Amino acid sequence: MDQLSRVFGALADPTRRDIVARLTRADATVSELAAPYDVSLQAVSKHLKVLEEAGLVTRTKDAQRRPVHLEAEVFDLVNKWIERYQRQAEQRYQRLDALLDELNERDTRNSTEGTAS
Amino acid sequence: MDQLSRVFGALADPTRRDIVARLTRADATVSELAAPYDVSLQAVSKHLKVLEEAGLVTRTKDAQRRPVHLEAEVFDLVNKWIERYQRQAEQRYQRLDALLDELNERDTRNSTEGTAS
DNA sequence: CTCCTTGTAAACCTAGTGGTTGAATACGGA
DNA sequence: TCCGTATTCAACCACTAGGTTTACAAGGAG
Repeated sequence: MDQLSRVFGALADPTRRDIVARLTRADATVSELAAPYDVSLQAVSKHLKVLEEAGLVTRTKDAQRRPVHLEAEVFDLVNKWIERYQRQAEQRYQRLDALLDELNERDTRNSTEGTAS
Repeated sequence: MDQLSRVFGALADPTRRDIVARLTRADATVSELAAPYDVSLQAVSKHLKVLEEAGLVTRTKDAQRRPVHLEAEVFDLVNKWIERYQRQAEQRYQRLDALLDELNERDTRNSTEGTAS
């Protein structure tokens, strides 16, 4: 599995997106992160593993604590992917617009010629 | 399930990402889309259903054909989500940098005082 | 040293996903 | 009308995902 799939997959879960959102404000330990949710600590630990495998967070050591830190650069990967295809789609519309304009103009010329002759 | 989850989930699959990529170039029918892949037509039809439920594509009717069209605006949803937290993370770093600068300056002043006295 | 806190690992369950095949539907062309 | 093409629906299967519980490891505090 490639990283992009892992990143998209990680962000497909609302709990994980919320964790990411909270980590933008400050690093946090596993129990701190788990507190607001109605699931076990273990479940949150698993979510963090998924985020870690996607490269979205890193876990360091501080005695028994495992402070979790967001690696925001990974967002660039997603941005790059989306931007690329968004740009292509836009260009496609521009080409279509140009084509329609051209046809329109040709049409106008034809009807003008029609009325003129 | 919210749309953002569906969009991220849809893009978590490489085949679906590839379909999206190809649709940025031109609309296509189900069989056209299925051709390059080593899976059944039915499997691709399912992928398209997932993309449709995420709002990433629409399927219209042309006799027996079902031309698939990309709805690129949905990308904005993802962009917005990412941008928001990316910006927050950056601001956090800037605050951290400011704090470090301040500490550094105070330190420098202290050692200057130390050597001066 | 023992206990409490923090976190991971392992085993398990259920529901969902991505794939298959076979049948059903819808439509244009001979 | 009957046939072929394009596509979806339905049933099934193997595997994954997110959750649980129980057990374990690691490190400070008493």
